[in-house]
Amino acid sequence: MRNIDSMKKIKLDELQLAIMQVLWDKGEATVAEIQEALKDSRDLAITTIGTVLSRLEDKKKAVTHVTQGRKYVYRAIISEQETKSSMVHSLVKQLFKGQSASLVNHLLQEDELDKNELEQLKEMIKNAEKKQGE
Amino acid sequence: MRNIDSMKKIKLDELQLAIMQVLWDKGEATVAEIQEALKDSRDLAITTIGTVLSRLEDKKKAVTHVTQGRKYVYRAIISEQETKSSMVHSLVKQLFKGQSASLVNHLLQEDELDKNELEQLKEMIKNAEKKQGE
DNA sequence: CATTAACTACTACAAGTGTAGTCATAAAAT
DNA sequence: ATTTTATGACTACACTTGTAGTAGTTAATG
Repeated sequence: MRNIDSMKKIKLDELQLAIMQVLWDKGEATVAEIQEALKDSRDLAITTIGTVLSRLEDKKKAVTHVTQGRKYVYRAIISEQETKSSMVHSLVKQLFKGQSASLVNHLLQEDELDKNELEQLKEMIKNAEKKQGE
Repeated sequence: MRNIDSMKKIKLDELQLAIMQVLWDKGEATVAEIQEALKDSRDLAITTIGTVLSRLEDKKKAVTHVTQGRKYVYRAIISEQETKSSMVHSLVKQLFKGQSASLVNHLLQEDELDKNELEQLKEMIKNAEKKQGE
């Protein structure tokens, strides 16, 4: 949690997040491409995507666009990392009294992690310890 | 994730969650008691709390009340557990492609866990493994 | 019994969000 | 050059949330 900069509180809703995800994955995309990318999970009018993108640009400052011919090419200006950090952070704060470990414990209690994941986890912990030791 | 029942999607916002938390902690409470409990963190009109509670009752079906004299005594009808499960679950789905382990990894990468927590975590994993072994 | 105090119900309002239609315009096609 | 098509801007609308005022009712108090 050292990285204070990344602690702006970002709060994106479902559709907004789905759109950001496309942008994060592809790097950049036009409105039509985003609609296309989402059409399996949600069948939305292209104007809907357009509206949401405008808001993400004007109000949230989450994306920008450059004009290319007559179409807009959007790209994310907030990173996936900082978005995750911010959102996980507020979840932990609101539901787990600020204790990240308590969230992990919840996952373990709820059997959300299978044997393989537990193994991975141990590995990750080892690395994290090494890193902290440095 | 066996418990399918607990997978109703519950989505509570900040104030709503703060109120539920009071109810979960106290078991039950009147509007005034909730206002009191929250007044350090937020100074809200009692009518605000009342409004939110009505909505939690009517729309979200998250609480009920019984009348006691002329006042309402509220209690939660959704549990803290199922709320956590549901909210963590949708976070994982939206931000971590459904992989809980990936959320844990995020926490580790971001140094959200200190040495002590890492120790606790290893302990928890041991227990979880034992439980799965049974 | 009349007044006051404690409460809830109802109403309101600004933001934010999902959703999409209409309109104007610019580019492409004929 | 005129028509068609693609595209973003603008407008709209319902619903949710935070926030709180007002009105009406019930209970308590003098």
